[in-house]
Amino acid sequence: MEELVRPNINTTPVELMPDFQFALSVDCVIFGYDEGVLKVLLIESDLPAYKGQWSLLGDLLRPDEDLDEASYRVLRERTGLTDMFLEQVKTFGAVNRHPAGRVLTTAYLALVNVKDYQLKKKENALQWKPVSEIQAMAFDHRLILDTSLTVLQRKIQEEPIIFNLLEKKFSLRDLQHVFEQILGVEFDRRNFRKKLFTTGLLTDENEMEQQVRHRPGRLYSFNQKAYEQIKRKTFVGLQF
Amino acid sequence: MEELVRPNINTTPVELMPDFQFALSVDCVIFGYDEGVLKVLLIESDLPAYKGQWSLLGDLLRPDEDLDEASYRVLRERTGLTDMFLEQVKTFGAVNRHPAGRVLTTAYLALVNVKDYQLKKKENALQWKPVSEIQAMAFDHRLILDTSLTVLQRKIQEEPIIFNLLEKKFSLRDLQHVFEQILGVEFDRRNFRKKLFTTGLLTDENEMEQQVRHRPGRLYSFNQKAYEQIKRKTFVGLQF
DNA sequence: ATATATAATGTACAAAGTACACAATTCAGC
DNA sequence: GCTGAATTGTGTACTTTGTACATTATATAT
Repeated sequence: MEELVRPNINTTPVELMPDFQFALSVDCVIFGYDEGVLKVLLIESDLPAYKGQWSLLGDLLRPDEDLDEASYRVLRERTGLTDMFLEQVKTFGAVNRHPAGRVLTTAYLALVNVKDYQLKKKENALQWKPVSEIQAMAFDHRLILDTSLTVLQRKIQEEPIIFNLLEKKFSLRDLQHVFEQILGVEFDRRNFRKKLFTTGLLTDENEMEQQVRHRPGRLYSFNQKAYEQIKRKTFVGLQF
Repeated sequence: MEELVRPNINTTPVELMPDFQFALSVDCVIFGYDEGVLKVLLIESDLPAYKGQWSLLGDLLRPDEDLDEASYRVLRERTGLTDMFLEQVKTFGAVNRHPAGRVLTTAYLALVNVKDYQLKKKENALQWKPVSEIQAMAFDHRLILDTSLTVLQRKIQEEPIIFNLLEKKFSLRDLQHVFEQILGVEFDRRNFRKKLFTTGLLTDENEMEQQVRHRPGRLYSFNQKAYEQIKRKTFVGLQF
């Protein structure tokens, strides 16, 4: 227990370690839902160690920006989008995770509407890859992706963030299908409708789907205001 | 969109920025439950900027250790405990969060049994402070504490981690009271018992409380094996 | 012996989740 | 304009879970 007298970074002045050079980056796990499939936006790596492998979109943290800002900047620079769901997932800090030296990275989870993105100019090296088809990735990015996917699975059950993946107006079939894609389960269509309607979070847009080769469904939108009301009554219950 | 051609940290070699010196620390939010009150282990700051204010226990990340290891080391050095619930919460990276310069910190949430801790040698500057009585804190530690408490509130409803705050054998009254302290709600005692029994996670130890000035209650322990069985059947449901 | 504090238990009702079938609408192809 | 294919839209019976609530029993302190 002799270590109990060690100085604490929070109680004594920080001694910087000039010989200990490390870097901090952000990496964005950008999910999109496209043609019935959950995809993630990846870039092909040019680093010799990972030539041809897929990696997440990231960049080094800059001296004058908040960590959250850095992730927002990467999103904006890469997709042209400026208003998306973006939330920190976790920081990955294994000693040997990057070949260039000690580089820690903070992963961010982003949900975007692929249709919005497709209107922008594309880079060839960027691709929307179906999550289910991704094999090996560069660095520890497979671990980061898996972790982020697990977080996504949890969060879509707790908060209505899934609407960020859809267009403003969507059919109940689309909504159910995104849930099923991400969670890997199937819901009964009738019970799903009942459940969603009773949440009171859907606004009936009084419009129908276009250009489908079957009876068109009604279109709905997410009612943000209704959610603001509901979420104040914090739900408490044990569910393990 | 000219920025689309910027090099990516994951696709081109990292250019270290020698003039950009920053530090990374870990800070531990160590929760304990003592005499019916939720407490957190804090240390008084000696830094001029925060003289006399309370701060979390932290330290700088070392060159040769994983980020998770650093948090574990802080816990061990400060409490003498080596086997506790410890999980990363979030990284805080606002530009001006630390007066010594650019210091980012990764917060970890720890749950310990205060009784175990009390057997160890104490430092005077360390104190278990009731969470409800904490006012201002040094740095952005109040934000970190609040964030960690919110995460704790969510997690105890989703996973049976609350047992880490109790002794191996506990009464249902203690268990209910910890829940109520952390969540800030009250449960009906009979319904609480029913709910907990039906989870199948409690082992009846066939012992009674000692030295209470009322009818003693039975003691139970957390059945880890039963939980391993249950948790494979991943629960899926929408609850927003 | 009595007061105090809390343990232990069960039932009726309400709410939410689950399983399940049939008629209606649109388009495509003939 | 008829038919088939695909999918929408709806309702009910049953099961499970959650909630509200009162009485007797057992230990300690005095």
